[in-house]
Amino acid sequence: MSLPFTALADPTRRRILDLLRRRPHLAGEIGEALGLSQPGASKHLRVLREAGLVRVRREAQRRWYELDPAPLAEMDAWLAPYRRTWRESLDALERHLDEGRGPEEEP
Amino acid sequence: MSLPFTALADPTRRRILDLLRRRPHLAGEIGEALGLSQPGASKHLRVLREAGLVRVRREAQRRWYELDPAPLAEMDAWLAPYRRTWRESLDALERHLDEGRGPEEEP
DNA sequence: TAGTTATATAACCCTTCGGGTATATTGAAG
DNA sequence: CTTCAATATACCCGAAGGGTTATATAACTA
Repeated sequence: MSLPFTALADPTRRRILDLLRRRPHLAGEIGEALGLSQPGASKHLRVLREAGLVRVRREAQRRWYELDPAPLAEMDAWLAPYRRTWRESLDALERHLDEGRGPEEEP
Repeated sequence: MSLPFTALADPTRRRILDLLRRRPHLAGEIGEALGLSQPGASKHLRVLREAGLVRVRREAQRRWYELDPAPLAEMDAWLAPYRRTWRESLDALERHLDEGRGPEEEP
């Protein structure tokens, strides 16, 4: 359960997922799109693979990487009980706004 | 935007948030509940503070830590566009199941 | 077969991280 | 003012993380 969280801790890997959300990409495309060295891209992709966040399809020497959203669904499940919490915060904010003026910038 | 992701990469810190989701806790309570040394707990709490995930209220020498869910809402926003993706996967799975038998354990 | 393309792995550096112990800080209590 | 309580910070350690260069692997191409 922990691997997806650690994989997403790195911003470059989140950008990779953002790419893969649109369509599958070749390993090389990803590296180029993000300005990474070839081994750099390869290592990030390995981390994402081991976290189950991407799948690979081989085509000759090429590797097509595509998103596997299952671990993201798990993370969403972890977040779920907190959703109540911030909804309550938003509701409180709205109530406060309804009372006349915003919560900041009091004279 | 990145700090909450890195803060949540550590399982101990996720457990701390799970505690704070129920009610505010004293720093000492958190350490004891998770079997941490006192400085260990303090350092994790600092990371959560700097990520904006917790707020502190001072009461004499005590420190009450409470959840601030705002950064979690940001993470949820990051996840949102992926939600479509895994819904599609689930739909595909359901369609497959409807076709007769499950997707695994074919003879 | 030799050469080229696409990707992965190995080896190395340097920084960060999580954990622990020792010490500083702050407020309360006597 | 000294002592105690609760928490934070400093420092040290070994492990892990991300980046780089060099090398290995695998498949197509001439």
